[in-house]
Amino acid sequence: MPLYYQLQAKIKRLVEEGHFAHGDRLPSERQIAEMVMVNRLTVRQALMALVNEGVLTRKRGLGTFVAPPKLEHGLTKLTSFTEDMHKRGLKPSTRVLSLSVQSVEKKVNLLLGLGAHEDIIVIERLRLADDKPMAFEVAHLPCRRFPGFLDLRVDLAYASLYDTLRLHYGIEFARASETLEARVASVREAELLGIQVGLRF
Amino acid sequence: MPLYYQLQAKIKRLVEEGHFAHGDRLPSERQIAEMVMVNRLTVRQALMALVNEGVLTRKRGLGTFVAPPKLEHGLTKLTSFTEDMHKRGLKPSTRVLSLSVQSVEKKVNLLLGLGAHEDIIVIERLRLADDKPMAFEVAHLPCRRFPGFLDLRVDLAYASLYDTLRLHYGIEFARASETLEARVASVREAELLGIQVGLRF
DNA sequence: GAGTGGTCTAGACCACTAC
DNA sequence: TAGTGGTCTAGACCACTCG
Repeated sequence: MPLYYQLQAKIKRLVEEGHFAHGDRLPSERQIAEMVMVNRLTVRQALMALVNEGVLTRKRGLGTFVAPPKLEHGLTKLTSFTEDMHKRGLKPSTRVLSLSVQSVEKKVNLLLGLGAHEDIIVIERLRLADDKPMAFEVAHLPCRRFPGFLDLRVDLAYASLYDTLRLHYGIEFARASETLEARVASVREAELLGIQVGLRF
Repeated sequence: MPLYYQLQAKIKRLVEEGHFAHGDRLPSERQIAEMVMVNRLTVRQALMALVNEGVLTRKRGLGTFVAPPKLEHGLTKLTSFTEDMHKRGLKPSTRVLSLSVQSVEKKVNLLLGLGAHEDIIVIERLRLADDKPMAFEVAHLPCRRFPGFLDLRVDLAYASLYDTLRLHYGIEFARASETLEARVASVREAELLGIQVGLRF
């Protein structure tokens, strides 16, 4: 087993076990080389591999740092975006793009088990982590179930939607059905998320 | 501009301009180093970067080779899988998994503009490039439109489906509507294509 | 056995960042 | 000015593939 690979695995384990917090600076290449009694290039090879893996980042003149943990969604627990990001050590924020009442939109109404002609509240929010756009959310609420929702004048940029529903309407979430959809980004979505429109091959 | 980067760009250009065919062997690291009058490690750095880009591949004891061109689908022209692969210098082959007549399958019938109770020929084929599974195709043909299709006993592992329809039924393809779908692989599809079932995070 | 890529060493200079 | 990562050199031994 190559030296650089052993070193790579060792450092990775240290990071994953939490010996370094996200953003922490590692010892310099030269220091590590001296500590482990190997050549600097060998250390470098290990560090480079971890940079490629996304475990570390490095900046010339500054040092090598533990990268923020990758974004993963467990698909098992029902957590709010805000909780999620906090757990990852990222600063979550929200931009409310629109908050409106719309009349019948058939498909959504069917999904919510409503009649054909009911009104719904549509909330469009852009979710950010450390000010980088992460997700574009659209929430649909039946007006009938949440009377006076708009009059509450809750600022959904700061208040949790889950919390608001619980506080004002006594809603407790027991189950949730999450839907994942992989599709091509529309122009608007791409602009919001800062990604590329369409298919990448 | 770093030496290794200049070298990397130079080699990449040579490959892209067709000075090397796909599969060709490049000069060895030591040879290149001598030719360009730089250290072997510098050459190595350039080659490694190109391997990461997918331009080259390398095998210990053998040498460095031009990688097969990346698979891209233009989404513009109507070409058969066989033509596609030939153009890429890959050896296309086909394995016919099943060839059957099935009765009403509603959704497909609707797509083909058929009545509710018509029979269809279902052809399932696994497409390979250089013996590596590339695609899983299911073709549906209305029996009414192609009478005696099964009696033709055409071996679709070797004959083009497009050609067969043209030859025996005088069909000329003018337009096609291609549907791309991104979704999670089923167990069966995953086995056929040699990929992982389900979502990867 | 000859040639290939894979690993490793000991040393050097550079560009960049902080203090 | 001191320390960092980024680049480069000249050499060495290894594991692997081929004829």
